[in-house]
Amino acid sequence: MDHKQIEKKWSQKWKDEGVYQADLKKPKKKYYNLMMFPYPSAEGLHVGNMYAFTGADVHGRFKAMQGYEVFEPIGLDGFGIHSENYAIKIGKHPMDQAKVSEKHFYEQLSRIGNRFNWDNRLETYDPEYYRWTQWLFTQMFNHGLAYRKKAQVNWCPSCKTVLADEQVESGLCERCKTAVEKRENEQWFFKITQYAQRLLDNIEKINWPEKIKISQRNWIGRKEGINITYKIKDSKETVTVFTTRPDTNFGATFVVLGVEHELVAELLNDQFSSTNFQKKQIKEYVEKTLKKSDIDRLAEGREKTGVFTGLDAINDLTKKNMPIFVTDFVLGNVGTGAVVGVPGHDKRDFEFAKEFKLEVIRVVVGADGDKSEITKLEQVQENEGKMVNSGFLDGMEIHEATEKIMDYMEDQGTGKRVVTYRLRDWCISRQRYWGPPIPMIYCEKCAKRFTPGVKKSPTPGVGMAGWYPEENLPVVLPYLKNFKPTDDGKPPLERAEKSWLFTKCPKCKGKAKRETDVSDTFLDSSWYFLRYSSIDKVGPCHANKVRPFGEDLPWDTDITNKFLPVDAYIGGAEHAVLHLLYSRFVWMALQDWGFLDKKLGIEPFPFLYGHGLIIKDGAKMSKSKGNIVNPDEYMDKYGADALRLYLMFIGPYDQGGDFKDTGIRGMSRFLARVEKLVDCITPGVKKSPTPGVELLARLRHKTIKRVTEAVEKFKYNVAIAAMMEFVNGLEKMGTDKDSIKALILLLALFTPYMAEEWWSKIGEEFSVHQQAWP
RNA sequence: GCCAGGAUGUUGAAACUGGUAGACAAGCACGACUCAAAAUCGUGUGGAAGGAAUUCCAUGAGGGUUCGAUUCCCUCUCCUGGCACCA
Repeated sequence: MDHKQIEKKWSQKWKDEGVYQADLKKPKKKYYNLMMFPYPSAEGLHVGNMYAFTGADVHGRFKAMQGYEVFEPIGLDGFGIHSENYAIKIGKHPMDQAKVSEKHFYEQLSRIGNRFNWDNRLETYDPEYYRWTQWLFTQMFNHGLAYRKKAQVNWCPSCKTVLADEQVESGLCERCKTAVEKRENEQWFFKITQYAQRLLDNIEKINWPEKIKISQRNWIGRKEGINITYKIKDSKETVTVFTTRPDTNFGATFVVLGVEHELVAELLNDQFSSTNFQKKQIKEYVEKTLKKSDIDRLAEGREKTGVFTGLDAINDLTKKNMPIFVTDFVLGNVGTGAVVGVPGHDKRDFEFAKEFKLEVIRVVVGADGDKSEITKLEQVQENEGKMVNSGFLDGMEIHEATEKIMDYMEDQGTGKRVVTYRLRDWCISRQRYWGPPIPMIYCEKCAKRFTPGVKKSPTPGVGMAGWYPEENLPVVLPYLKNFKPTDDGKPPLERAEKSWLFTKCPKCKGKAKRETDVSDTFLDSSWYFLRYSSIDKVGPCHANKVRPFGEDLPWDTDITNKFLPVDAYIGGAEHAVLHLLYSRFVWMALQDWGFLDKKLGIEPFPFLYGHGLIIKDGAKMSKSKGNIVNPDEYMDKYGADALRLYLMFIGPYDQGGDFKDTGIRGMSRFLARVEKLVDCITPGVKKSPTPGVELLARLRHKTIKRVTEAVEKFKYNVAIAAMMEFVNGLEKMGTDKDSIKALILLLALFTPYMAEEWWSKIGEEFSVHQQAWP
């Protein structure tokens, strides 16, 4: 039999007998072995996906042989821009294309030989799944974590969609590399910032790669500092700035506002006595800046521009006037949107001061001992040092001075210690077609009746004027003939049939309109691991109620309490700040609402393993580069086992590597040699020579030990090398049945098909998947 | 600019808490089998010198600790990834 027949025979048998189907009701020792599900376009899996899944499966098989009830589900993250764009490209409707893709993907996935729990698969575009994604949205709303606001958002003119901050890479769309523009739009947001501190604190308590933990810490970006409020000269108004370096405040000589700052709007509204000329200048500058995309700003480099407002802030420490400017280098959504300029000790401030001929005062002397006036950029001193020209702070180290001045400012009432985060709220809205409709209904009548302050809601956001969650889920995504996005950025669902677009208001029963945005794909994937173990075990849902614990949830509480959290989550490190942060947030929220038992632990993925990336010719595999390697042809030629073995042999699993197909023949050769050894002891076949039994046993035990240690550390390449040495030894010394049995069991992690075949060949009755680790 | 990770033969790589560097493969060369080729099997394979045993030099560069360093410490170079006008 050739490998194709063998693969067919065993995968059929595994499926028919459900041998890998975990007992979810009464697990002995459970092990939830999860791999990040693929985000497919119709081109199918590439070798990189196969690498990821194989490595994760080796881990699962190892745990299973150690006696765990391993649950290893798979599904498709099929909603989203990726699939939609592909459908547009090939001129098909995403809903039709999804069925084609699904079939192809599952075929490929079943070929690679993983011990998947096929009965528990899910697809995010299945209404049975996304009804619960929508439910999650309504719960966010009901608990005050979803809100809508007009916001400046990142707009990709090529994908014609809004992007989350996380999806913008230095001003470019992460998907198509087009320069991202800014647009004002009404958007739905989730208050992930409310969880910033917990998301940060819990990082210390999880077993994740240091690299990913650091990314998350940086992304959350906690900063301790102080908000300083300055009086504005000849006015009752004040301006508040955020700074982490109040120690240098004796050297503060100006204040800069971002263009979004409220003071700027007030200036233009004649609330100050600025001249008309100034107002005109400010207006022009603000308009010009708002039009600029991030990439324009980056292209301009550090060139500082701005406009004087005609106002002065008063530095309480020095009693000096600090002119207030509007500038584009201050970001509206960082800190208070206003910054105090200390040109001697901040490079940007120095550049700005030079441009506008503002005073530069040295207040810190650093390690180089330079006490002279600061006239060059290189002299700007941003590091450790001792205070000078700073009144009561003189002579102190900067850290001591920071504490002292903060105490002082709080005493004086001019400052207040604050903690800020870089993390922003999660923008959920997408003006696209291929996603779950956001299950909200807007009633104009109710909105008009709503008087702010009268109907006080327990949590902010709840009771937003006129908005109600849909009561009966799912809100099924209608089949739109023309689903394509347009340049005006209007959601495609605006073009849906009136019967879909308009519905009854849940409150006043009047005519109301549906939300036409769909949700971000990352919402689909933020909770899927909770769904797998409960597929087909839960009933319909109604969204507009906060349900008592355990009733009508997206999951079966019993099973979930037994199988969650995820014991090993295996995936690519590229999801370090997107998916992996959102999932943690959703888990925490669900626990806070009482939907998830506290005993499941504070994190969904206590252990995360980040595998490496398979590249081709030094570059990431991508359609645009045309360097996709399709695993099918290799599986056809050498068999799934040989490919699995080869991929795992390239290097340590966390390292990835460059795919070259020369090495794969070596794996075929190796498998053929094992086959020969197996034949030596197959009943009825020629007798093997009699080897030194003791010597063999020693070699065997050494090999088992080496393989075990290597597999535990995910060093699959070393494990395979050890098995190869073992085979070399057996060929030289001759072999016995115990050694062959051990070899097959070790190999079963990597070559599940051949292992089954050999196991039956040597006359063992039970199949390999039931055997214990040797 | 900041943070993290890395650099070992022709190539992928190995080396446990400091102890024979290069396991295991790939490639290449030669040989066996064959009319021939493929496949398979055998031998060799870091560099230099030598017929050989052997000797010297080699883990990005330089320095240090040590009886002994790929491994620990310092400086530098180059790659790879993340963040970036973040106050």
